[in-house]
Parts: sequence; structure tokens; C-alpha cells
Amino acid sequence: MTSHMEYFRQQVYLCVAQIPAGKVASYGQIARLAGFPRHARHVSKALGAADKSLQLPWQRVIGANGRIAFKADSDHYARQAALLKKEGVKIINGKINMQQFAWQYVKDKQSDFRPEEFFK
DNA sequence: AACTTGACTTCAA
DNA sequence: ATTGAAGCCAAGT
Repeated sequence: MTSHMEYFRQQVYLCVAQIPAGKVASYGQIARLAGFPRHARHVSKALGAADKSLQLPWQRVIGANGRIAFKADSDHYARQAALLKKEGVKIINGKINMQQFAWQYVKDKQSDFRPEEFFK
């Protein structure tokens, strides 16, 4: 494990952890937010490698086209769709309305997110 | 040192 | 609206 990839993953996790329930973000959006603009593909890798103890809301990361990235007939897809539904994210014809559900990140001094407490 | 593989994106038909 | 090609880049063979 090279050190820069550890850094990449950590930045990705920090971003994903801040996506509020009921909203979604694309892999590319997270990559940009994390500071690695061209690494959309690696965001998925990072999520797959994330320790479960982190309790990451991985289901809130989807494709830029508003679709869940897993194959539609896979268990993974079903699991993610179920979690999103539980959070109120509507999937119509396999597609999520980004206009409505895309997370709009804005620097907010009032945010109560504590990155230093996120990684135990 | 090639070549392949993805939970990706964008753009042009 | 769909589809496909091209671009992307770290990991694994």
C-alpha cells in the first residue's frame, strides 16, 4: 500500500461520510471533492476496500448518469437500491433524478461533521 | 514491460 | 433516449 493511495482513500471516505441521507453523489463528484479530479474509477475501488467498521454510506455514491453502477441483476444492486429507498431516494425505471437528489456540497462553517473523530 | 480490468465520464452519433 | 468509442488511471497478471 503506497502512502498516496492511503491518502486518496482517506479523502474519499471523508467526503462520502458527509453525504446526507436522502441525497446521492456521483463517483466523479466525490473524486473532485477529494482532490483527485480524474479518479472517478478509483472511488469505487476505495469504497470496495473500505473497512465496514467505518459505517460508510457507500450506497449514496452512484454513476453520473443517475444509475446504480452495479449490474442491474446483481445482489449488490438490489442491496444498494433497498438502502436508498429506505432513505427516501426514488429510483424510477432504474434511474435517480439527479436534479432532485444530487448532493450539493457547500463549505459550511456550521457543519457538525468531525473528521478527526471519523477515523477512530 | 505489456496487457487487462473496472461500483467511471464525457461526447459524438 | 440509447449506444459506443475514447479517455481515464491504479492494480493485478
